[in-house]
Amino acid sequence: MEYYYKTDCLDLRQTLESGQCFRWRRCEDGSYVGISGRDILNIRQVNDGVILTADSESSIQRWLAYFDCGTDYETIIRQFAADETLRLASQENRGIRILRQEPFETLISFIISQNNNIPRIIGIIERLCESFGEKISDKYGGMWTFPDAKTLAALSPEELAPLRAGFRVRYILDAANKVADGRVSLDEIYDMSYDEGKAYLKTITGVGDKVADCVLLFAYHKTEAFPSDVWIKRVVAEYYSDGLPECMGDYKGIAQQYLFEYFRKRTPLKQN
DNA sequence: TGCCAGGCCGAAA
DNA sequence: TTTCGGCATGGC
Repeated sequence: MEYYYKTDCLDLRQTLESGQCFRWRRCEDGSYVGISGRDILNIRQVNDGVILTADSESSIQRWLAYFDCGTDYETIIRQFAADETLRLASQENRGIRILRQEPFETLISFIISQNNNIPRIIGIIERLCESFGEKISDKYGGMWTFPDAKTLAALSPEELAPLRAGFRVRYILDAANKVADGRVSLDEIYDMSYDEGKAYLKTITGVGDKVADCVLLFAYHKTEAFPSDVWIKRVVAEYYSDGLPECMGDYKGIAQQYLFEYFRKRTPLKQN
């Protein structure tokens, strides 16, 4: 079924190719195909919004939550005009949204991302899903679920070797084992503060400040108390100190998202 | 060939 | 507490 979502604050390229997610593919017709849990979505941009195509009404609802459609971006961006930094940020990338991704997939994905580049990150995750996930559709060249923690925890380093993830295999297995046996409950993080969630995630080998921050932002919408000296803040500072340098490349989107989320929480919505 | 990538670990100082 | 070498792999 199709669902039309009207908004001028959701740009698919800006959002899905910004580096916060790794499993979306652009089709020849310009639409995007993605999977989250067992839900498959085709989404395409239209003049004043997007059109979602999924199997069921319940799936559509889950995708709307994934795209953070419960947040009034139009109003927030309008309010950003009062702040020069925010005005610039929202002017340049007003279509960026911070997705609400599945925590385990986000955790493993950003463990894989460390000391790595985006094309290779995507390749490793693709091999992970095709090797150990479940194929739930033949469409779009095949769609595989992201393997769950128990499945990954049962694997040996040798079995994960074909992923060519290198030293990160040890980290993937530690995360999978801790989630599978309950030493880490990803559900509990929803109720934690940023600081609690960060300390909790860092009990996993291979999760440091940066990986924890990405998981907390892209799965839980939790940001740190401003300011911080982790890498992403340095990016934001550089990004906005002397205009908007082109050289920031892939960092631009993530910096934008981070700043956006931070100020969104500080800017109370006006009551009608 | 050498360097680097969306870090982190662990040992040494 | 801070610093720094090492780490798998692949693209440039």
